[in-house]
Formats: sequence, C-alpha cells, structure tokens
Amino acid sequence: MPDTCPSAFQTLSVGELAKRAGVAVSALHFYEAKGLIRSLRTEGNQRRYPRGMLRRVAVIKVAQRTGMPLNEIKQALAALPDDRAPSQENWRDLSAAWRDDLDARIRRLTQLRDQLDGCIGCGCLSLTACPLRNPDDALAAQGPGARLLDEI
Amino acid sequence: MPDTCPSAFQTLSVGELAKRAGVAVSALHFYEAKGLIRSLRTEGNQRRYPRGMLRRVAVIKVAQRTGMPLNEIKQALAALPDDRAPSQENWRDLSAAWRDDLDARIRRLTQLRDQLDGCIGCGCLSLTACPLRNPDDALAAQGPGARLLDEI
DNA sequence: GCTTGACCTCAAGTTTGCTTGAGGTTTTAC
DNA sequence: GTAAAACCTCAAGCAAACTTGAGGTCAAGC
Repeated sequence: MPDTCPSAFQTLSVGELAKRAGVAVSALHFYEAKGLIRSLRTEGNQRRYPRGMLRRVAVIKVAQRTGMPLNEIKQALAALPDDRAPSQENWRDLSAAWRDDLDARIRRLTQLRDQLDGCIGCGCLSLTACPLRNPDDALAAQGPGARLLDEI
Repeated sequence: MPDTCPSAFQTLSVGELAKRAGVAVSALHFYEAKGLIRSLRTEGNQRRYPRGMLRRVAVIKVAQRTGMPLNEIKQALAALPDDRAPSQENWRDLSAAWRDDLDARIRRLTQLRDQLDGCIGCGCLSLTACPLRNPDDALAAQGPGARLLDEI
C-alpha cells in the first residue's frame, strides 16, 4: 500500500517509468544491470522506483546526447545521491564537466569542418600539404615516386 | 612485372597501403568486403592496389571523422571513379555534402551545450520548463500528483 | 476466480567497425 | 633453395547499447 501515500512517496512501476522517461522497459533493465540505476522490489519481485528516478533517467539521456558512453555516465552519476534529488552543487559540477566535454567535441568537429571548407574545390588530399590528411602520412613521402605522391 | 613500370602505374600491396594510409590490413580487408574499395589480384591471389587507392582510403578516413557511418560513405564513394583520381567537381560535391552534415551535427551539439549552460546551477530538469528535457515529457503531467511533477 | 496485461530472469540476437585466430599459400631475402 | 615475412580465406570474437524471445510469475479488472 505505499501507493496510497502522498505523491512524494509514490513509486513507479518499470512500465510507468519507461513511459514517462521516454525509454523502453528493456533499457531500464539494462541500465540497472549496468549499475546506472537501482530499483526497490515489491514482495512479488517487481521493480518499483521512487519518483526521483525520473530525473536520474533524464540525466542519463542528456548525458547520452552529449555523446558520452554509458560507463562514463555511470561514473558521473556515482557522484549523485542514489534516489534523492541531487543538490544544485551536484548538478552544477556534473553539467559543467559535460559542457566541457561537449565543447571539446564541438571544437574538433568545427576544426574538421573548417578544413573541409578549405579543401572544397581543392580536392588534393595532398600527402604533404592537406590539413585533412594525417600528418604522419608525410613519412610516406620517401622512395621511388615520391615526386608524384602529391598527385595521388 | 608491373612494378617495373613508372610510378604512376606502380601498385601497392595491402601491407603497403595499410601502412601509408594509416589503417590496419584487416581494416582494408573489411572495407573491401563491404564494397568501399576493390583490389586487383596477383597470379598468387594477393591484393594489389593502384596508387589512387591511397586517396580513396584517405577520403574514407576524412568521412569517418565527420561521424558518417561506413554504409553512407560507401554511397558517397559510389559517385567517385573506382580507381582513378576524382575530378575537382567530384570532390567538391562530396566534401560540400559532408560539410553540411558536419554543420548540422555541430549545430545540434552547440544547441545542447547552450542548453546545458543555461541549466548549470539550475538543475531543475523540469518536466515542463527545462529545455534539456524531451518536450514529449510534458504529456506525463497528468493524473494524480501532477502538481508536484516539476519538483521531481 | 480467472483472464489478461504487466512483470520477472536469463540467454541470445542485432548493428557497427573492426580485430584475432586457425590453417594454409606466396613472396622475398639471403 | 629455403626460411621467414607477408598474404590468403573464413569464422569467431569484441564493445556498446540495447532488443527479442522463451518460459514462467504477479496483479488488476470483471
């Protein structure tokens, strides 16, 4: 009868959490198996989640959108209270770290885009001069035919 | 005896191509199996690549850096000549399309970053107000306890 | 009180992009 | 002319992030 308690104490079944969080039930099972979330169990062994779990799953989803793999997300979530609302500080630290990750990813992609821009209409992919090519490739400019490599 | 010809006609063994392109031999086998590259064979059934393959592999690597999956890369490469240097036009079309893809990815990540910025120190992840949350989540604001959802 | 839908566990399957290994052949180098 | 290095094919394995399926239990409605 915990479900007759005030809403702050109400629990969610796995199906309810899945629907509200916008993920599949199997994904919640999976997250639990991976240790990203935990569940209480009824006498009949069915999962019940405190409402705060909705937020935790939301945090997982946001982190995934940044491109972070689940095991890193798990590390990050370890800093959050298991089933209670995270403090402002918790969240600030987390989101600031993720922001930096994201920023780095954005910088890498932007650099690549700018290089592509520079190479559109060039098409050289020159072993020695093209910024799109791995710098290590320059090492290959040895032996017979080296004078032609730039044309290849 | 093709290897006694001028360099433009020299071929590369799979090991040479791998080393110069900076990929593993197994990756080249894999690309061939997936139809991204092709190979000539010696009498003894060993792979030989025209030098232009070096560029093709370079193009594959650049495309991968943009985050494009191999099957899309394969589609894109289908527009390029199989073993000869692509025309400036070929390359311009390709790289411009990839640039747009990249740009879209960058925009999505940037938007996410800005949302994170806005939410650092907030931490609400509010079902109804937080831009980080899926808009669909607002639908869940029904039934008993709805007035408290924003606190969860 | 019974049917039906939601749940449970555990194992296996899926996709992407490769790598590793087994068992055997070709080339190259001395 | 032979030993070692490089190559060949095909099958299986790996990691991530889940999904699907089999076989069985729980709970809620009528």
